[in-house]
Amino acid sequence: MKQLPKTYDPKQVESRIYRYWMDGNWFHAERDPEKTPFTIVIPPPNVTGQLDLGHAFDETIQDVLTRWKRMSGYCALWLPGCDHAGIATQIKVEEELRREGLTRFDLGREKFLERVWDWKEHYGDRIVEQLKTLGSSCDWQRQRFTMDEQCARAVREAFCSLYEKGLIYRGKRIINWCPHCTTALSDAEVEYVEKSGFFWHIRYPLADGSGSVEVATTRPETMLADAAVAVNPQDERYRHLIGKTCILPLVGREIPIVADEHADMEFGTGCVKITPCHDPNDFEVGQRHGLPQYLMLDGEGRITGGYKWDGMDRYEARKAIVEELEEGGYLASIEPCVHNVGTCYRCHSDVEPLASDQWFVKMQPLAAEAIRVVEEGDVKFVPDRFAKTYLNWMYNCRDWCISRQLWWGHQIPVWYCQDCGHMTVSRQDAAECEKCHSRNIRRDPDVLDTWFSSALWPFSTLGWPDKTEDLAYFYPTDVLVTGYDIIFFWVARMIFSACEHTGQYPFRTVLIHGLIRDPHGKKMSKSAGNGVDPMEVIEKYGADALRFNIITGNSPGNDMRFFPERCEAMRNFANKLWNASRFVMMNLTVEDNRLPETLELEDRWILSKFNALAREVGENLEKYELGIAAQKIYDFIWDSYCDWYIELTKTRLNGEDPAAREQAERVLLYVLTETLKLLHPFMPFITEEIYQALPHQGTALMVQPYPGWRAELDFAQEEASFEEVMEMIRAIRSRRSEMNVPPARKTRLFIVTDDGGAFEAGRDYLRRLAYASEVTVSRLAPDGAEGMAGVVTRSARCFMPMSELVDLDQERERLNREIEKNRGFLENQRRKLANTNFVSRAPESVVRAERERAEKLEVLLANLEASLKQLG
RNA sequence: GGGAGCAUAGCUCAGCUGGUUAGAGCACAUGCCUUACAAGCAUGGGGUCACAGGUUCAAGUCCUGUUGUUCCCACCA
Repeated sequence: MKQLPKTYDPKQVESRIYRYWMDGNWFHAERDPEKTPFTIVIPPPNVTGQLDLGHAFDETIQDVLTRWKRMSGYCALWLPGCDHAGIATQIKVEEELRREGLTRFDLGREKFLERVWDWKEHYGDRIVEQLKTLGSSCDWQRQRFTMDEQCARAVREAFCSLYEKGLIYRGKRIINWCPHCTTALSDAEVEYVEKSGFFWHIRYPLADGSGSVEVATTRPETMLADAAVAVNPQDERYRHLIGKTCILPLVGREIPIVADEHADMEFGTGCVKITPCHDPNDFEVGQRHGLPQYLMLDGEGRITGGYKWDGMDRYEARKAIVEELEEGGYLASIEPCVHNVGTCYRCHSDVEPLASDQWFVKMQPLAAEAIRVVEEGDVKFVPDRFAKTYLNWMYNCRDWCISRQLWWGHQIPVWYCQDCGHMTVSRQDAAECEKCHSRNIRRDPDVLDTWFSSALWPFSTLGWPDKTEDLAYFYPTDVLVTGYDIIFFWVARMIFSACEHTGQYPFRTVLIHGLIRDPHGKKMSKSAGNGVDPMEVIEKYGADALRFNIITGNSPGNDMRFFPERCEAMRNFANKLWNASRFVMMNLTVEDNRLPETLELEDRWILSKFNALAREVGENLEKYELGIAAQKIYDFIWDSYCDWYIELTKTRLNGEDPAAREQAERVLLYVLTETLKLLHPFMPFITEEIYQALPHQGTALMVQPYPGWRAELDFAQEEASFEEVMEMIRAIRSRRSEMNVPPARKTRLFIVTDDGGAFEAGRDYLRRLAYASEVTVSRLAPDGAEGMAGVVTRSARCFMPMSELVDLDQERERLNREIEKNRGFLENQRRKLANTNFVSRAPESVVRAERERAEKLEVLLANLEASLKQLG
């Protein structure tokens, strides 16, 4: 018989996992309804060289689902990484270049991309290794990164087809510009941060010399690009100014005063400077009034446009301009204020809204279908409150800016003719202008937003735009798992892209989880240095412990704080399971795990408990309540199996009767094996290791069917009557503890009950677990009971002859307290049952349960009173 | 300004569609090295389930409001 090593060493256990894999390979999805009717979409790791806990969370949840489905006779399809590795890598490479005193322009497009690619490959391998360590059973051999041909074709197809339908356009709009990344950003990529700043109130003199208007701004440098001043048409104060002009200080430009609803009469002075190129609202105002557009910032946030501050950084220029305004007497006042500043979600520099020629996706037509599939329930969010978040965004989203002035990414498939100006949008690389056939064409240098290609993921990875067998079989997919922080970035975009390109929703269920935070509840971030590397945790406690920690103790969609101590508790649990398994193996003589022909009461009890567990765990998993399922398995293993059942079997295992011994072994082995199956998705390493050491059928635990409820294991009656014995054992232990009786001191037990069956059967266990030397079960109290220590449960009384330890007065007092307490309960119970409303309106099962409870209480009270009477 | 989450034991959190006397881990107290496990066993202390109303036979759970707190979206000249 195989044995496990004496001590549980996660490192050793977890290094062995690959041995058990089917065919020694990572799992490959097959097109076979028996094996793969379930498809999970998983996000690729955002490659930055190390896996963080956020990914550990993602990965673990996905892996639990996959393993569970696979064990249920299903398989899961993993759609591994296609695309997302590039962005973080590009930033790394740019930083590296900067340290060398270079920019990407010095390197040139080709060389730069090569360098990014090298980094990315390097990261990719590391991530794969790290995920394996965590236990992810994903098929990483199918890994494809961004630039692979399939993905590029899909992106081009999507772009061109949207363009042909008029859903993509190029135009000048206000976009968010990151001067650090020197690129446009989409609205979703801007994070607003509260910063303290100032309102600068500036006076613009009227051109006719009749006074001035006062405007306020938080960005005074943008005055260089002012094209007008607006007042509200309803505003009596300024009605006389409409149509006049004023002189822009420092610049000397004469600008009109226009009437526009945008000016809020209640806010500030009621006059607002209009800077069409640097503010979205002002842009609209500019359009309405046909104002000229002046641009005063270049791509790196420096002043431009022929001013004396040209080339100066935006913040230095702000200082200089304010100073000069003050000197010129134009500065009316400075008022401190707190305002939201948009920052780049990657580099956290302040973004500048500015007018720029970019490519946009027209959102309104796309959103309509994306709203429908969620509202009509084709796509479900779990928990469903996130559907609201999603819908709210969908209803209000503006056109999506998809062009980026970066080099890493899918280059936009558009060629501009230098001769006739025509735009050629093409699936193939264009050699000439499609209109005038000039070969003097230039490709748009910009690339697409990474999320544009990510949005195609559920189908592009299956071969779209080709009509592949994979696509026909696996699409639409079943579940997408991700954190709530990328609902807008990714989930929303996958949904509308899927609807548009494939005419179908991309997945049926979106399982949203929370974020892992540090012990103080702060978001983990690399810059704050409070991030936790899962590899360190795994090193210390093991991947199983980390997985179990992450999966339990929080509810779906809620954030969780990460405490290493909790990992320790989970490691202890693994250790407990390890030792219990060792115990079983040490005692094992049988070679197969069939159940015995006959069963003892406690066997039926544990089998019945296990059966209920299997049913509940299945139900919880179906509802994606992974934490609850895991918690139930934990409780069953620790409490029911280890603390009770194993202790109970020791009598038979150490006894003389070989038949009884084998019987106990078989039940121990059966329940252990089945429980390992239930636990496997949550703790894949240790369960597989133990399973391999036990007598078993088939290759690996991970491909065994997942247990469910079975009628032949349902022993509700026996379960309940054994619980009575357990109750008695607990009561006796408690009583002994109160009286400070050391375990070594055994006593006789006299059990007094009308229903002796369970206690007769449990005699040996009372002896073992309740420290009894001898157990007598009868209907009548023993002689001399009045001097014994007594214990009362709902089904029986028990007397222990330890008169020297019993203080009769204390005993009486204790019994009186008990009686009083239980009378209270009974009265409550009776009141409830006397209430005709309750009896008539509550469901029958509830009423029956309450009746039974009342009956039990009555018996208990009778027992207590009998004991009290006996004391005299 | 709009929306959402959270508020339960000293700490961190469970508690699914309302139905026993509200649970776990950690921490705390007491007693045990009982040959699977001291990373353990047994026993125990500890909670007006934020507050105020309401619905119901029945509320930690559902509804309304209040307070505190966190987050998302929008606006902010």
